Amino acid sequence: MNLARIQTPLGTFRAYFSAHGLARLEFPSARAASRNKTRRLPPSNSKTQAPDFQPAGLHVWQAVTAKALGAALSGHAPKAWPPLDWSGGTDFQRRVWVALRRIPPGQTRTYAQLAATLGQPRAARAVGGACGANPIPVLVPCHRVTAASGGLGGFSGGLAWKRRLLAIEGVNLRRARKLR
DNA sequence: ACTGGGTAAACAG
DNA sequence: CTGTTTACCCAGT
Repeated sequence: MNLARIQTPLGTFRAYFSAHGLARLEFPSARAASRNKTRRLPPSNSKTQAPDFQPAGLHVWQAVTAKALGAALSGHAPKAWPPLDWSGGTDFQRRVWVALRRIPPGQTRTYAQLAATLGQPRAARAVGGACGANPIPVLVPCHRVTAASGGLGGFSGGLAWKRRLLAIEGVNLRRARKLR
């Protein structure tokens, strides 16, 4: 895995690139959190990691990722994306992550709505699990998925980040709940 | 506001 | 294969 630090107004994110693209994005201070708590977020196939690879477009990927992250943190949809390496996910998880990317900034969906768009209206709970396993938060906007009850649901990076990201996009949680 | 039953998927053993 | 654990949902109190 190839690490890049991305400075933003909200802190330094860490982006990990495999030979196939962006594989993981960590919030600032996710390091300390992952040391203390037994956060088993990454699909970390520490065994299958290639020793020394240097993807041809790595620097371009890093620049594109930094720009995309900057846009996302300003509440805009990125104009360009790096390739995403989702090889660690199951088929179901990848379907959920694809669906996540079709939710525009400023909008939210419930876990049940997302499940319905996948043609599995009863899989709300499983969708929650897949969101929690999303290795690329912010860019793959799992923060736009909330509980149907009006609650926030959960967030792998901590609920404070979820609230923050939604606030940046202008989502008023109280109003979003009412409109439902 | 709270509860219980239903549910899909991942995971440990 | 069975049992356990979820970032859930909904119809009942």
